[in-house]
Amino acid sequence: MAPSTPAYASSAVVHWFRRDLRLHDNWALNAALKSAATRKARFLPVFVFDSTAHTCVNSKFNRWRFLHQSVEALRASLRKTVNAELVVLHGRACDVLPDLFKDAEGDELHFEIDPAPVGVKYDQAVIDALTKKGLEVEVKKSEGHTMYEPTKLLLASPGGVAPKTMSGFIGVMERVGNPSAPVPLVRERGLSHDVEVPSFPSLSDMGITDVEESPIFFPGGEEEALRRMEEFLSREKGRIAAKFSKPKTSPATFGQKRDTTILSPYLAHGCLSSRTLYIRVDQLERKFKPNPMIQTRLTCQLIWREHFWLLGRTVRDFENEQNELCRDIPWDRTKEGEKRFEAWRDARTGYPWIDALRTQLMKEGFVHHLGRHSLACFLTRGDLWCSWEKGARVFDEELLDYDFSLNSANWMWLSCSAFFNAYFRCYSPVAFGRKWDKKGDFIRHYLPVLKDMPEKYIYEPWTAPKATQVAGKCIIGKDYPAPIVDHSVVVKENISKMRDAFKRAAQNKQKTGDSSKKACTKTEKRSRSSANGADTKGKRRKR
DNA sequence: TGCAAGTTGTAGAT
DNA sequence: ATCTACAACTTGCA
Repeated sequence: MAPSTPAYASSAVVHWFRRDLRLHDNWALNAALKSAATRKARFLPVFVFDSTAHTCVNSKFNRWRFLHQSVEALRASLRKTVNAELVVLHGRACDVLPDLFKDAEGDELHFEIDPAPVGVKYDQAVIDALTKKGLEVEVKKSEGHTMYEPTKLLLASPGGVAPKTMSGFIGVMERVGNPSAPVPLVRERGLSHDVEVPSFPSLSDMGITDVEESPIFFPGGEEEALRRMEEFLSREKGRIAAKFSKPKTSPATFGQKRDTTILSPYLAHGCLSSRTLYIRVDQLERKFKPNPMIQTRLTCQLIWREHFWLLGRTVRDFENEQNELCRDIPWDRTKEGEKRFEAWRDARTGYPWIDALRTQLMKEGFVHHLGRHSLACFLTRGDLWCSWEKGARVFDEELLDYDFSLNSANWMWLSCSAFFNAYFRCYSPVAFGRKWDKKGDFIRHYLPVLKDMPEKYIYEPWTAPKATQVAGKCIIGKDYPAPIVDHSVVVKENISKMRDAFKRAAQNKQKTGDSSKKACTKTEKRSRSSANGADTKGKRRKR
């Protein structure tokens, strides 16, 4: 089924496209183009559809389609711009890439690294495969998925350790300054293009099919990414971008009308360079009076991304509950818990706001950031008390913009496992949505069964009188589920469970501090004093 | 050791 | 529209 890899006679400079599906601001690609021209070697741009890659292994149809579109777009722009034909392969990268080399002198493999720990392992598997075949290929890696190399950020971090708070990380950013300016594409002439390449595999060739045709709101590709960026940055001549404040954007928008950029799928696939976007937005924030809240600015959205990626690269087991940042929380692992998780997963919790958000994700692969907050809080600490790992896995499967570190970090945040501590601040599955969308248009759009429910009951249809349910053609418990939990009850229980978990975590910290070493280290002193500090505060309050 | 701050809650009162 | 109680956490810095 997989087309055989073509073999080439002369020495080859291969640029392996991974999560850098663009020509603009692409350091790795530029290095390959330059080298090919200097050495008069054959320039081979390559992409491998590999269902075992960590970005693909759990991916459902929508992200596969986005990826496929992005690769198709890349092939077209490579033809047009550097007159090179993209070699598109299907299979495991470590199996198919070595076949591109014929052991000629001067063979090179260039790529932009995938910074996820699993991505790094994947690189190594390719390098190992080359060695195993006795191929002497010079491997040249570049950074580019994030704005900075991690070492640069760690050097500017207190104690050489990535800060755990945003304010700490903003300090690091101030020390390192703006990211490098975007680099223009190296346009080399005389690159060979008369190569036989295997045919471009379709999604169905690769066995990837959709259950039902899902709408395309965000087609993949660099051109579309740049178009979207320019469109957003030109709104009110740049004032919208400069004054952007994340918490003031609505999670209840859908269809063509959105008030966030929706550039994340393009950043995740590298159709858009994060450095390019940052520099462009920064210019506008300097030009106009920007949003005074630095943490909610548009540039800071990229700083969050950078912060979480740095943590994702430096903290072991970042994607699971066992990592050192995660508080030990006794999530529900019973059969009943699994059933509640399934109800969340299948959009039948009985809370229309939650089920509508979940449906949006399932169908379109994108949900507004605050909508993700609602979904994540409901599944974990707010209502269902299920582990964040389960939710993170669903997001991994369905989000167009799935990015290893960002997904784990945000789930840890929302579940109060790490970073965020105000566990008593819970999103209401009723009030939060209503704040943005009083009439419930969002719910009516994604859950047509509720489209005739009166405004008064749209967020809590189970409170509608029977006659209203009949008139609205939606009987609760028959046409639409009754709520699986009573939010007002479980939220109180969960806050108290979380309080206990926090107390236990603080105690454990103290205990391990006492037993681990004979001498009292700085860290122990700190943890002890903070625990004592919390106690005295509590006493003072009671007085 | 103490204190300020923490991207984005809710419900009810004014 | 703005304020307050809710119940009170952790981290970072002086």
